[in-house]
Amino acid sequence: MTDQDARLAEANRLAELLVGVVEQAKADFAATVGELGLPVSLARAIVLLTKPAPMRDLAEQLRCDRSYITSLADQLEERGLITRVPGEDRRYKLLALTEEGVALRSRIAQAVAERNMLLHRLTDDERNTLAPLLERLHGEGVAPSGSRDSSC
Amino acid sequence: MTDQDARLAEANRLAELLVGVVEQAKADFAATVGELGLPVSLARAIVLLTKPAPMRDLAEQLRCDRSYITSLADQLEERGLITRVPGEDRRYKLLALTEEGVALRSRIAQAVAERNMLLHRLTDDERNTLAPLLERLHGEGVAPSGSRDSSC
DNA sequence: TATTGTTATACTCTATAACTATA
DNA sequence: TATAGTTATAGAGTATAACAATA
Repeated sequence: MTDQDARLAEANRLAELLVGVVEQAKADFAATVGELGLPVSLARAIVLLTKPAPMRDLAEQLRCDRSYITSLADQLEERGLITRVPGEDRRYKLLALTEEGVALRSRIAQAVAERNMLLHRLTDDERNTLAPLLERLHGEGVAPSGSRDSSC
Repeated sequence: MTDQDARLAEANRLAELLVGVVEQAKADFAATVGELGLPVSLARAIVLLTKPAPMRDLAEQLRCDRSYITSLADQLEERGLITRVPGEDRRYKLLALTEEGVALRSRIAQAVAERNMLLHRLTDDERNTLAPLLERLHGEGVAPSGSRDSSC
């Protein structure tokens, strides 16, 4: 095995580790909100609703179609967690957490933070080491072949 | 904001970064194999088939139901990428890559390795720093409340 | 005409349950 | 009886297209 092969193999191993870590984190989130009676889809929407927001914005943040937000909003409304309030521009409807929704939102935030694996498995120093590495990784997507960007 | 609050907030930020990085990596993989005409589900199966394997093993590695493997195998067979060969125990069927399947597998492996973001965005030293951190993160799942494990 | 949200519908991915064959 | 794979079916999650209300 050449040095370059070894580099490739190690990079692939790290990629798999990375994916494994995130899958675990997602499973943790699902379990946490599941205990609060919520599917992940609704929990994610609630977490984003720090203040009343047009459905369009939510669609952007969740990177999904507006029609799907309608369905999420219906479910959240049925559960009494949000209400639709008219915006200034009357085409908009804002999704606003009800009192119950706000309470649930803080319970989610607390439970998620308490179980954050980054907090439990790494020291402060290790997190400080990890942060810049993740920031470097989190750039624009790798250019697909034939893309406009020839850098790197 | 207390020190503890700041710690929580930073851990949450890192968790989001981590998820973002992996989403990018997955999108890269999907784009790469998409150019080779494969959906992610089939590509993952091909990558795992380094040698003929019982469908049961594949189900375990992909963490999905055996019935789903049947459907993946059907699709791979239709494309001429695998054949089902009988195992010694005649209950088993081994999935074996065809010549074409082997060729495609190495094209996938090469394309994925070439575009691995870990290779492009981090130096050798940075990867060496990252590895042990990921290994520490990649342990057993965080214990759900009420679980048998009271450590931490 | 362009934008927001809604409705009806359809698609993808994956699981469950019942079944066949082999052990 | 237990295990491997198959079949038929169903569900979750999400998108597309056509539409109504508003700008």
